[in-house]
Amino acid sequence: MKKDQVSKNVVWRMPRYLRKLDELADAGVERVSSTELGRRTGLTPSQIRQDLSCFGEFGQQGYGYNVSSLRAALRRILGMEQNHTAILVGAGRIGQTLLEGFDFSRRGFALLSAFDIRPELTGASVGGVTVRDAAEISGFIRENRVDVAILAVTRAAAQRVADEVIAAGVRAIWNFTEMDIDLRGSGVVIGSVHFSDSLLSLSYHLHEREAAE
Amino acid sequence: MKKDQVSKNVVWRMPRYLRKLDELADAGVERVSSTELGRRTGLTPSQIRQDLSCFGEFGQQGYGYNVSSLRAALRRILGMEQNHTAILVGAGRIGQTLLEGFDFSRRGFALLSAFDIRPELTGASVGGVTVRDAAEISGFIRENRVDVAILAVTRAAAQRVADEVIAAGVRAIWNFTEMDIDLRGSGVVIGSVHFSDSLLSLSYHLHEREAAE
DNA sequence: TAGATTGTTAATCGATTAACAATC
DNA sequence: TAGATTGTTAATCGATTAACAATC
Repeated sequence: MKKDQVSKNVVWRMPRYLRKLDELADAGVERVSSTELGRRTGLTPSQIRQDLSCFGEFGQQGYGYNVSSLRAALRRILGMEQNHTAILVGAGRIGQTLLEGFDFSRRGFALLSAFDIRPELTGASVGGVTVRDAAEISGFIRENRVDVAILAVTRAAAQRVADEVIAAGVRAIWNFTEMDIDLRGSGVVIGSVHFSDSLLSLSYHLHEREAAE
Repeated sequence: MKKDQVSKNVVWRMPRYLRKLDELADAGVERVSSTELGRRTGLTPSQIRQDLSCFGEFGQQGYGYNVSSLRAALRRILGMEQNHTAILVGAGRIGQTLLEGFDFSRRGFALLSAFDIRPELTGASVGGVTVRDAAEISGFIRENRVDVAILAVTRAAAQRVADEVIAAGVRAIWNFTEMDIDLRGSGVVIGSVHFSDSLLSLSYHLHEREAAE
């Protein structure tokens, strides 16, 4: 039975399910049971069935799940068929890595433009995307539908830039700065990639293991 | 009362607490209460006190927490004073971004060396770190104490390289590939940074919001 | 001392797991 | 049909929140 409100944990697991289904599809596998998917993800079959049931009924008793149709369903659920749009703010090291190395279209996103305050970067094309002057950010957002602003600026500029793109009307922020962004109650969606937090969690577990020895 | 086993959620919040304390210390603030820290992190004061109590007693009734001593305690808890060591495997775009842009020493890590299979990259120095031939990985790990192997190779190479560094004796893997690494029951610690999973979660919430309108 | 705030215990809430009827 | 496996309900487990005695 479809759920109205799906928990954060469930949402976090959905991209992982999709990755596994992509792998299965690549390997030419046609059907998969929750038990087999559980084996591959390290989760219990129960949890997988429970998770999927938040969004609808995708399986068949005695058969399991059809790989390609579940895959299609997950892509739909994750909004990958929505032709979302994004701009990148901050064309520094991380920004350029995203422009050149991250396949936005494979995730259903069109990266419309990049912006930077450094004059020497503006006008260039990086990974097929034009870098514009940061002064044009608000105007660009107002003139184009921009769903996501990718924040790859310095810590010092993070909140100011966030305020600007929120005011101009973006619907979400993908945050690569090490700052916690205050959304000012705007209702904008945020997702963060914190390298440092990830390494420090790892460091904790490493230290814990050492202490146990 | 110190806990033996600390939950994943608690561990994930610790780096955030530390970031806030760094900010407070930079701003010259001397003391902070769980209420104030809660306001700044969006968590309940109860949760913060509960989280910290997993590791010991750091506050004082009627006063709160001393910023610099709690900060020092968190750094210790997170293993930042352990002089951990790391190597980078895969000196491509993400790898180079880490070498040039990520301050490992600020997180208590020494980055000893980088490795790549591409001959044109070996011998170079990127961000002050020498890139060696991938054939030398196992030897290097055996001759030096290497706590963490940073995996920044292609999806296709990910599991093979992981197997190699595990066999050679690293204690942890920091995974930047979009693959789930099978640790083969080795007891190695793993932490992952999945750009794609993060964007897809964001995409879900964006789509959900659109559907609600 | 009075006020503030901790650390901890108890209560609540939510998420995971187990069980099983339904059914392909 | 018999076997397999789902979707869902109930039971368990764990995490968050609330309450409060202890105490600075």
